[in-house]
Amino acid sequence: MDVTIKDIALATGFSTATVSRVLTNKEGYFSKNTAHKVHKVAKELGYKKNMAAMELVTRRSDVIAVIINSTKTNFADSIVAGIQKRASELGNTIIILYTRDRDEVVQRQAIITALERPVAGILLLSVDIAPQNVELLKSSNTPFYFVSIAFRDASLPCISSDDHSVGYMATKYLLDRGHRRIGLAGLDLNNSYTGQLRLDGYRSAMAEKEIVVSDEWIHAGDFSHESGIEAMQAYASQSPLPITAVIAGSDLVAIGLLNQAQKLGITVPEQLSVVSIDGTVLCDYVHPSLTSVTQDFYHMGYVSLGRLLEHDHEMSFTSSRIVERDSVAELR
Amino acid sequence: MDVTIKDIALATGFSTATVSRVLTNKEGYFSKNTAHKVHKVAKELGYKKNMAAMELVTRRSDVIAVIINSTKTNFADSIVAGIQKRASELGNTIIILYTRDRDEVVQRQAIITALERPVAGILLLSVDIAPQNVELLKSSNTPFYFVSIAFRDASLPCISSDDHSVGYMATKYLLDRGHRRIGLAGLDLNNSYTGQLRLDGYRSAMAEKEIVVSDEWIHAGDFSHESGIEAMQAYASQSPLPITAVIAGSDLVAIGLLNQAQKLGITVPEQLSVVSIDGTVLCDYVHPSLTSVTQDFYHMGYVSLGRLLEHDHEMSFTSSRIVERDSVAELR
DNA sequence: CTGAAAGCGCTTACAG
DNA sequence: CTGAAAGCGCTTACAG
Repeated sequence: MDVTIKDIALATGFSTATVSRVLTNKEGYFSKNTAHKVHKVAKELGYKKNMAAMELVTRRSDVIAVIINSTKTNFADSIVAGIQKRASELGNTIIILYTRDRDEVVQRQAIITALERPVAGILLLSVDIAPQNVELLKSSNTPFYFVSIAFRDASLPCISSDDHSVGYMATKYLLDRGHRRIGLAGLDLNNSYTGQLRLDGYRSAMAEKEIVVSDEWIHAGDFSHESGIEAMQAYASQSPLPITAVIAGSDLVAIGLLNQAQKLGITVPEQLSVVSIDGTVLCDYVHPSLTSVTQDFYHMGYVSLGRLLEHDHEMSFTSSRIVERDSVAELR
Repeated sequence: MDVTIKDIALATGFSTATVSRVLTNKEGYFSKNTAHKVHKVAKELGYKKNMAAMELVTRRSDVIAVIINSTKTNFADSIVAGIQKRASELGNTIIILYTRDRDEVVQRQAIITALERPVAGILLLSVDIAPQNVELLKSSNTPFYFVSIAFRDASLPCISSDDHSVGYMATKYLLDRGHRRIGLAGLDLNNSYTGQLRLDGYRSAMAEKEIVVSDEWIHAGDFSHESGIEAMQAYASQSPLPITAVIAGSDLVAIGLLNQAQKLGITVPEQLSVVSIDGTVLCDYVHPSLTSVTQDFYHMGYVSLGRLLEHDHEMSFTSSRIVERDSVAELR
């Protein structure tokens, strides 16, 4: 029922070859006049290209597969928005697939689904990939690129924030404002390289001031709101508080800290300063608004697509910066 | 380079026809033994189906195109998560395309991109579609279904909350707690049928109590945080406040109201009660937490995919309910 | 600048 | 239960 190039060929008197050349804009292979006629008839007939046929013969497409780790984060949107923006500029279509951390089978399934079509490339958002699946990816000859995650294995191309620097910046910011007993809450320290790097950054900054970090200052978690609540409960179990400031592993953690502090009658920033990591729009929505190390997620997504398509195998960082809001007090 | 069914045919000694039948599981067309051999070799060779070829010949696929209105909302995620969940149960892959409200050209572009492949169906999230594009959709013979939006034109299949009821419920809830001067803030009343319906629901509930609604109680907007701020500024320009309670057109509006009230020294809920519409996770994150008419976005997404695939052309509603939190005071 | 023809990898009546 | 063959809609060397 659908209109094909054969119909256009028939209607114009040209061969399908010529019609195809015009429609794919193979410069130099047709006259202006031919092109004009073909386009006119194509429009009249309501022609739509059959992508399946095109992908079959060219073995390539403009489809980008984006595999997203569906573990609760609130910044994946921004990254996807950035990817989407770049994709629309470049004429790419996006397929989205979801997977879960540490679930090798679901990960593999998502990758295979992506590879079943001739995708132009695969972007993996915050996907902490299993080693076997790295092999699958590498053997596919399809370009891939990790976004918002970094790996010890430097052969994996990725773009993320410099998480060591993120941890360092947050800590330094608080040190500069007179804080010495600084907590760190809600980071995943078991499974997450990101968490490790931020912790290292924190330790570096503390070491520069020759501060001995007490174990009770650090409460690991999983970057969730819940982790923030738990950490605050733990801190508040001592009176007075063991810390004067705390760095939250994510905005959600920061909000958990805030809500629990509120519940316990601890005032922020008067009794406890909070610096959040991420800096999503949530920081402006809560009270007090959260001073944060803000990551540039949108840009991360925007840039990643270009890198992927240029077969750039470098590992690279997007910048992050302190955005001052109302959750930090200066200690005199 | 990729393994094809021809390779499997060669390796097993069967024809490509038989291999194809096994791989597509055409029951009754092959013996158990044949199936076993084929599957074994397919696995050994690392065979991946070429979807482009399959889509070309069958003229169908398991791809669902989801077209999302990228206007700032914070609930599209939940809907997509629901769709995604159902899609993974049903074996569908999702393509995501973005468009904008009232931009007929971008809308059309997204629809055409979807129709360039033999998609199983098209889901349109909060897309207020232009009439010409409705024609395009209808003439495509591809099933489509609108999600989280309803239309005056009852011929458009859709699933959403019952927005008249949403407006009514929110108002009734406040009336039951003794409020009479009730504001309505941040709804889009010019372009949005949803906004109109909620306003009608509000008016119905007020009329039941024979309350004459004052114009100054209603501040239209565009469902954004900014709209909430503006509305609160307008209310606070009178002293005392003209209202004792306000219904926010969305969670973002509610948060805008909250933040601006805080800034102006108006306490919630003591001086002003707030009921939010949407009930996303944000309601728990802010202080005071927001009592809301909570929509079931996840379920909306989950259900929509089934409806789409069953060619259900009914217009239907998902339920919404009041979730009580801390932003409403009872008036004695 | 244009056309005839082969072929991409698969599915499916048709025949046995 | 299986195979030979046609065909899905397009692109692209090859030849002119």
